[in-house]
Formats: sequence, structure tokens, C-alpha cells
Amino acid sequence: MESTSDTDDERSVSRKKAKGTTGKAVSNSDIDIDSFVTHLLNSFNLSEVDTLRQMDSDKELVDRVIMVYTLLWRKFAQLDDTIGVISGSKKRPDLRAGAICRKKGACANTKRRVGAVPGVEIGDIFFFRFEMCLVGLHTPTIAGIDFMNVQISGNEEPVAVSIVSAGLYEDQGDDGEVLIYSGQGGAQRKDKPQTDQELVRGNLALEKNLHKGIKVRVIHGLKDCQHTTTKVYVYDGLYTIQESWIEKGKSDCNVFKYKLLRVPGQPEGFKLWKSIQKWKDNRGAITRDGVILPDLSSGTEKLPVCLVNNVDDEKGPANFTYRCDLKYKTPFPLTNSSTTCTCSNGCQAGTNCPCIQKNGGYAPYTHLGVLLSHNTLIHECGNSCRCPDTCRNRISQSGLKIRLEVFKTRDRGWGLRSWDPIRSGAFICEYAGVVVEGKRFDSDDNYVFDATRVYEPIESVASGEPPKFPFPFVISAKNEGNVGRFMNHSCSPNVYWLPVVCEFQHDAYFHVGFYAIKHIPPMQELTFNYGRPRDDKGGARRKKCLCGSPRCKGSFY
DNA sequence: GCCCGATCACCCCA
DNA sequence: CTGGGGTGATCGGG
Repeated sequence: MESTSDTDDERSVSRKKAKGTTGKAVSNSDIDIDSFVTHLLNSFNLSEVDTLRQMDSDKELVDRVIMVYTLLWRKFAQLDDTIGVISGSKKRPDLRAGAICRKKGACANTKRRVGAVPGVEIGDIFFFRFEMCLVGLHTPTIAGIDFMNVQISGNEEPVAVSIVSAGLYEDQGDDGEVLIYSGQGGAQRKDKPQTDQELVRGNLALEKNLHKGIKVRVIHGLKDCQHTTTKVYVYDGLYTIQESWIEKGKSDCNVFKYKLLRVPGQPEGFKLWKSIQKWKDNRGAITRDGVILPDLSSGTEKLPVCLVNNVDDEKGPANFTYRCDLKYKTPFPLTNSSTTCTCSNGCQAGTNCPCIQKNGGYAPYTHLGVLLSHNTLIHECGNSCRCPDTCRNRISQSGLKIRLEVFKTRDRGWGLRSWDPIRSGAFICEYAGVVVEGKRFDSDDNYVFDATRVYEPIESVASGEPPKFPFPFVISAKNEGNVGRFMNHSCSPNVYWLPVVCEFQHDAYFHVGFYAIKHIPPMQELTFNYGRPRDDKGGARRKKCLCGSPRCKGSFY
């Protein structure tokens, strides 16, 4: 049974709930980038230069710049995915989003500088070169060496401020302390004959750093282990240049080599990634202290979920059984039977696939499972849909893609964090458990997810879509649940949730999907805002908030 | 001088 | 294996 009707808003429960956020036909008015950009900048306090900015810490400014960039990228990628021809786009959402951010002043640290960059911390990650440009970490969009001219004893001399080590030049000895870096130039392209590198530009600058003892920022570029098509950049702090020499490369041409040493006493950065790789190679347990279980899910999840405690003697969550799905006693009835698609190659944006139409004509995710949608409800394909399990519209239902671990925090019980870097917008996990009817709260309301709570995700504010919550259901994960139940509250969260609905026969099944608000480096705790019920102040359930954020509201429940 | 943006190479996947 | 999509350890123009 297939319906391509997209105008009948009375069709189903889910559609009524989603009215106003989905079901719009794609039209030219959706391509009003200017108003979208203006709204975005206003939402993130980036439209008025300097005055508003000074209210925030450097870290918050940098965060907001990346979030605006990400949301713009998402908008362009979504349009390209759907109606690239109509918008007359040249593709390259990364460059277009970056150009707009730069033009509109949604950037930070625009003056080049030697040493640390305010608001950028060691271990911070980036998924596009342009992101590092916008926050002033590394200015050129392609080149590996960033340098500036400075006055040194009366002379203007070039000095390198940062380098990107992307593993393209066969660097060795990269163990997190020592880095061998090759100079630039000499026709690295394979179509042209190689020539000698010259002591100019970046190469000359690095030579000056060596002689003057000036430190340089180092960024490691790596393959993203989940999505091998993309790269992750990790900021690893300051290095000194110990020595330089000339080697003979291919075609017997001169290549400059620089040996860099990481400045001691800095927080752990790239070295952590090496450790995590070892944990993966050794299946978790052996090389690491505090591991209680290599897999809390006992094989029910697609990826193991490590359980660790480096804080006290507690051996794990009590009275708890792992389940990776959401148990429904009674789903929500649809007034009409569900629509199902027949997309044998997976659902595509811009087609009349009914599942795409329910998402406003757009595909809600990229091929990599990164959120494209700005809506406050995601329609995923259901059990009767003919599309394969690998369909782009089955992201939240296809299980864990990220290596998560449950760990004991110092003061907030158990918590959740990731071994893998998480890109902004990426699906993280579902909130599994048992859908509870009747009473809103358990006697012990820990591990209850209340989807009736008023919730204003930063993304929906920024997109101009007013929050369309609540959805009337409550999930208890007190006795049965998945990793989602371990995520703690924060007033400055790095994760938010969206309702996800799947239709099957005459029913709608709502789920809660967790997505990254920003890029999240490995081992940083995952947190979301627990929200607040509309009409009550929490009473005895109110708890002191220990999130530590400068924006902390003091309590939550 | 330095800020910007287009090039086609290169990588991965279908 | 080949083509297409997507991004980049330039480089030259304004």
C-alpha cells in the first residue's frame, strides 16, 4: 500500500503532530539562504560584532562559530542533495558555508598569532579545513603550513604559526611526542615532474622557528574510522622544532624535513587516540585499568559497550538488564494505514518516495548518518517499507555505529562517553526501555525519559522552527534500557534529542534519538538537557546540578 | 603585501 | 575496473 499524497494533514497522528514542521513541498522559498543566514547569526549572537561577543568566553564563541558553520553546511548539503539544479549551486557546501561565515563575521581570532588560540583547546576536533580557518587555528584552506611576518630585531621575517600533518608525505615517528614533517612545494602532484623544494614561504618560516625557538601549533589529520571518506583533524598543542635537514625524495629531488617535539606539560591530546586504538586492538579489557566488563550489552548491541570504573569499588549498575530496543505495549494509532515506500535502492531526496515526502521532501540524513534535517520530528522508514536495511532513512533504528562506554563519574553516578570522535549532527544512540502508560513518574524517577517535557534544542532555535514538543509518552529505563539511560544532564549539553517516528500498518511508533549538537572529541562525557515539565517546579525531585557549565541553572530534575 | 577562491588530484565507494 | 561524489599538506590573481 503506497500513498504519495502529501496534502492530507488529517492522515495520521504523526502528521498532525508534525504539522508546520514537515510536509512542506520543496519550493524556491525554501532556498532563501539570506534570511536563513540572518536568523542563524541572530540565534547565535553573532550578528553584532564585538559587543555581544565579549559577554561570552572564548570557548563559547569558538563553539558557536563552528555550530553556525555546521548548520550552514547542513543547509547547503541538504539543498544540493535535493534540488541542486534549481538552486543553481556549484556544490561545495563546505566552501560556500565558510565563505558566508567569513563575510558575515561569524569567525573568531581573525588575526594570526603565534602560540595558543583563545577558545581552542588541545584535543578539540574539526571535520573540515574551513572550520579551522574560521576559528583562527589554521588559516589556509588547503596548504599545510600557516605563517605570518613578524618583526624580529628590526627585520620582517616569516614565522610558522601552525601546521597540518595529514600523513601524505610519509612522515615517520609519529607517536604523539615526535613528528617528522615535510616541507611544502616541489610539485607533489603526480601529473607533474617533481622538482626541488625551495627555502621559501612555509619552509623558510619553519626554518626561522627552528633558529629562534618559536613554537608552532600542530594539527593531526586522520581518517575518520567510522566514515573513511572523511577526515578528522585533532589539535595537539604546541611543538618546538628540533632540527631540519634535506632528504632526496622521488626523482632525486630535495625535500625539506623538520623534526618537531611536543612541548611537555600540555594536556593529553593526540596520544589519547593512540591509546584508544590499542584498546580496540586488544578488545578492550587487558591494557587498561578499571575495566569491569568489555561489553555491558553482552553482545546484543552491534558494537561492544565497555564498562569502566576508575573512581571507586562499585561493580556496575544494580538491578539492570540491558536491552537495545524500545518496548511498546500499545503504539499510537494512525487514522489511516501507514504509507510504505518501495525504494529498492534506498530512499532518495527529491523523489516522490512517501517517506521522503513525510520529511518535507528532504532526506533527513546524509549517507554517513549525519543529520541534515532542521525539522523537530524525523520520519524514518518502517517495517513494511521495501527499502533495504542500509537505507539512509533507517539511521536511528540500525544500532550503534559509535564505540560508547559507560563509566563512573566522580560525583554524578554513571555516565556515558565515546571512544570515537563524533561529528556534529551524528546519530549517537536511541533511548531504549519500556514505554510507560498512566503515571508520569516512577517512585524513583531516575532513568525515566519524559517526552512530555518542554524542550528547546539549540538546533531548532537556530533553524527558526519553534519546538513542537511535547509528545505524550514516557520511557522507563529503570530496569531495562540501553546506553541512553546513562547519559547525565548538563545545562551546556553536547547532545540533544529528537523524536523519531516509524509507521507500521495502522500504528505509529515514536522513538527518541540522540544526536550530537557539536563535534565531540573522544572520551568527553556525553550530556543532554533533561528539560523541564511545563507546569511544575520539580518539588522534591529537584536535584542540585553539578554540570559545571558557566551557564548552569543550578538545578534540574 | 595579504586575502580570497577556483583547480583538478586523489580517495573511496557504488 | 571505472565513474561519480566530495574534499584538499596550492597557488595565482585582485
